[in-house]
Parts: sequence; structure tokens; C-alpha cells
Amino acid sequence: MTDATPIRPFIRLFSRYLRDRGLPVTHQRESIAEVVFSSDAHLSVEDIERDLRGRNARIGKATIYRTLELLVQSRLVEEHDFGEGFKRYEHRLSQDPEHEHLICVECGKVLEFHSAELRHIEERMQEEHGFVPTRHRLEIYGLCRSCHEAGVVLPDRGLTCPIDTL
Amino acid sequence: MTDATPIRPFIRLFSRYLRDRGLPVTHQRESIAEVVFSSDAHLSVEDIERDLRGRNARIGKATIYRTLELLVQSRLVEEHDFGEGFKRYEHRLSQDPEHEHLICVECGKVLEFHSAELRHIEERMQEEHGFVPTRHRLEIYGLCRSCHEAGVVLPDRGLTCPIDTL
DNA sequence: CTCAGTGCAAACCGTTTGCAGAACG
DNA sequence: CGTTCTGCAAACGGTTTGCACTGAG
Repeated sequence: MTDATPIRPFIRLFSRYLRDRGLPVTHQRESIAEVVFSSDAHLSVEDIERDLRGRNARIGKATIYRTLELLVQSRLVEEHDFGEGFKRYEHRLSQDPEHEHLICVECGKVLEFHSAELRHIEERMQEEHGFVPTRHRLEIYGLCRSCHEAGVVLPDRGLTCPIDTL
Repeated sequence: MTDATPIRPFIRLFSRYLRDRGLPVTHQRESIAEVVFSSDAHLSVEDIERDLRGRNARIGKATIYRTLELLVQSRLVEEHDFGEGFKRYEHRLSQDPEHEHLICVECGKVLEFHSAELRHIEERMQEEHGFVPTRHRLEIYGLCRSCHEAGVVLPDRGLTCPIDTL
């Protein structure tokens, strides 16, 4: 998100979500929403915690988790698990609400892309398997341009040729 | 895998992988491989542990984890994380080695499907972003036919209309 | 004033690790 | 026989929970 993008309206959106459900709008919740909406990155809870400390907001980790749960429920924020052993959070405002991820296994950088093909795949699943899709996750792991150009090569530790020994 | 499929060759394949690296081929490793290759399901460590007990093999959980690591390294077995808080394991023999997953969020059933489109998407990423793909993960979550026909509906707890209040 | 939220610390739970004793090669 | 493995139990680390206190409505 650029600095020009005002995040205040997004926080108000979250406040509305809370009020609609009769939940208190606390300073902590607003601060956490502010941090999440201020970044276009895929934030870990640790990232959020650090950012809050930088803003002189002393908020317990438990509150961060509890507030993220609310943000995810409100659909304003999406939860990701890139297999790092912890979750990451990304807001869904002012960007393509449906996008997929390219994840560099070397440097951890995350790029986003859009895929029209997925809609067709989902339709096919409904036709062929009677499966009603509600959400999906497409992640492509590999080397980003800079890591690849830096000559990084990934080790292959698998069997040389599985088939010919059956 | 049908009962007709002999799993012995698969276990031998794993033994070869171990021998090639100078690693001991122990009874425990063979038993664990036997369990994993005997099932076409997506097994949790708990599933494997239970199955081993059923075969009167008393094997510690740590050994199961350590052996699964070897099986994954050998590329004979694939590790999955469907966001349940634990991992699942699936062997890659006698089936489409590259396939994606349909996961029913109601009953947990997992269906597999193949998508030719993914190759094209990966090629596009290389052309457009210079990203070199090594592996991917495509999971579609939703309701399987039987759950959908049973009338299961998923709750929508998000904001009614995010945009119009900005 | 009342009910939910917050902070802290302890609990959780799948997974990993350290170490003494057992097994493979 | 030396090296690696196994089993047990303790450690780990991200996340969740219980509870006394604080604060929003």
C-alpha cells in the first residue's frame, strides 16, 4: 500500500464489523488493525508485535492472536500458512482480492499473481466431482529472479530413477 | 492402492535409497514404509502409529517422524499440510505423481484431481516474473458431493458489504 | 455498572532433540 | 566393533486458554 492510501477508512470498516456484533472497539484492536492495514506485506505475528512496539503500543501476544481472529472472520484479512511453522496475515483491501502466491524458497520473498484459469478448474471440479468450492490456495515455490540469477541451485536428494527398479 | 498391488517392490526401493547413502535398513524403517505404502490415504502420524500398533510393531513416535523425513527426502512420499495443525503423508507410487487436492471442509474427505493448466501457469510465471518454479501446491476447499447433498451450508461471518462503507 | 477485553503466565500439542542402550553393516 | 538408530522423555515454539484486573458502552 502506498503512503497515499488512507488506511483510516479500513479501520473504520473493522470498527463497524465489531459494533455490528456488539463487540467493544478497543484501542488495542484499533492499533493492531492499523498495523495490518498499513502494510502490504505478509506479516507474521512477530512482525506485528515488533511494529506495535515501534509505535509505543504495549500489547500482549494473546490479544494480537485474538484480534487477528476477528480480522480474519470479518474477511478484511486473510490468513496464510506458507509452511514456515507459523502463520502470516495479509489484508484484502485496495488490491486484487483474489490472488495467488509465488514463494522464493531461498530468500522467502513473496510475489503475487492472478490466475483466471483457476475459476475454470473450480467449475470443472463441480461438474466432474459434484464438489462445491468455497476457497482455494495456489502456491508456487521456486527461485525468484534475483536468487536464480545469483546462481542459487536447489539440491535434489531423491532417488535417481524410481521406476526402473520396481 | 488395491490389494492386488504388491507393495514389496516399493519397500525395496526405499531400502535401496537407504543403502545408497550408507544408512542402515532397520525393521522399524521397513515397518513404517510398509504402512505408508499400503495405504492410498493421506495419513497423519497418529494414523501411522495406530496402524503400526495393529501390526504389533511397537515403534516410538520419534522414529516415525525421523523415518518419514527420509521417505520424503527420497521423494517416495509427499508431505501435506491441509491446515489441520498437523501434517499428512501420502506415497507417490502407482498413481498420478502430480496431482492436486479437493478437501471437504465438512467431513475432511480428500479427493485428487489433475490439472494440466498448472503447467501453463508455471511457464507464465517464468516468462513474466523470471520465477523458476520447483514445486507447487493447489488445494481447493469446499463441500464434497455427499456433504453438499446432505444440505450442509457454510456460515458466512464476514462483512456484508465492505466496499460501500469506505 | 456490567459484560467483554486485556495481559500475564501456564497449558497445549504436534514436532524435534538429547542421551543411554540396541542394532545394523 | 564402530557408527547409526531407537525409545524414552524432556525440550521446543507457535498458538490457545484461564483468570484476575481493566476498560468500553
